[in-house]
Amino acid sequence: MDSVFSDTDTSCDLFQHTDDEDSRGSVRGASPQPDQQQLQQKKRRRGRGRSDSTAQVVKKNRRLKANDRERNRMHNLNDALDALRGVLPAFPDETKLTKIETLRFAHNYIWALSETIRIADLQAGKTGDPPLLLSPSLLVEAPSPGSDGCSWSSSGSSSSSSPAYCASSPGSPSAPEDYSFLQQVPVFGFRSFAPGIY
DNA sequence: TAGGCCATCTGGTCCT
DNA sequence: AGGACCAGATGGCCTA
Repeated sequence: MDSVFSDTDTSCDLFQHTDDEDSRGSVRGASPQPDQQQLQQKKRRRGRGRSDSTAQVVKKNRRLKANDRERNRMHNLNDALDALRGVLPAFPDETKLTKIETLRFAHNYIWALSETIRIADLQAGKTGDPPLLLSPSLLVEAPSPGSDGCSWSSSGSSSSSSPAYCASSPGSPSAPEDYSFLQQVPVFGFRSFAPGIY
């Protein structure tokens, strides 16, 4: 479960990439780099005899290696972002969340889950039931705050600074059909409330 | 066409 | 010394 994010540390093996990463990096067109490199190499070869000193070659090789590492690092970051998108509620008709939207929506979503637990905690305290503890397992066990699955907002809450939107009874993030409540929010569309938290 | 998003390159800085 | 991380720059693609 949480292993999705526990392994997203830098240089982890979970999202290891091979050296032929370039073929994948140019999803959006991009990457005129190989051609430029070839042109530069041609220029150097054509230029006066031994223009490249050994130090320059070493320096260039270091740069190329650093570029490769940086590329892989960013790919790892994007993979982690994709993993995050994977556990967030998604709807078929929605286009892929941008990076910033993903982060902001995740922030909101975590906040919403926390609120759900907190409210469930309060209700349990009123009824005399044993209080629920804030633990990851409760994300599965937390009862729906309302019968419609969308009965709360942050307006009545105390210290919350996040916007009022609904995200109750999350269940397992791996079941997108459980997130229909997000579509029931009248004002905030699924995508519209993701960027606007700051 | 402007603006948003993205991938990549690059040089600097910090850490091991 | 080499790798990781970061931020700025650049250029391509897409959409309103």
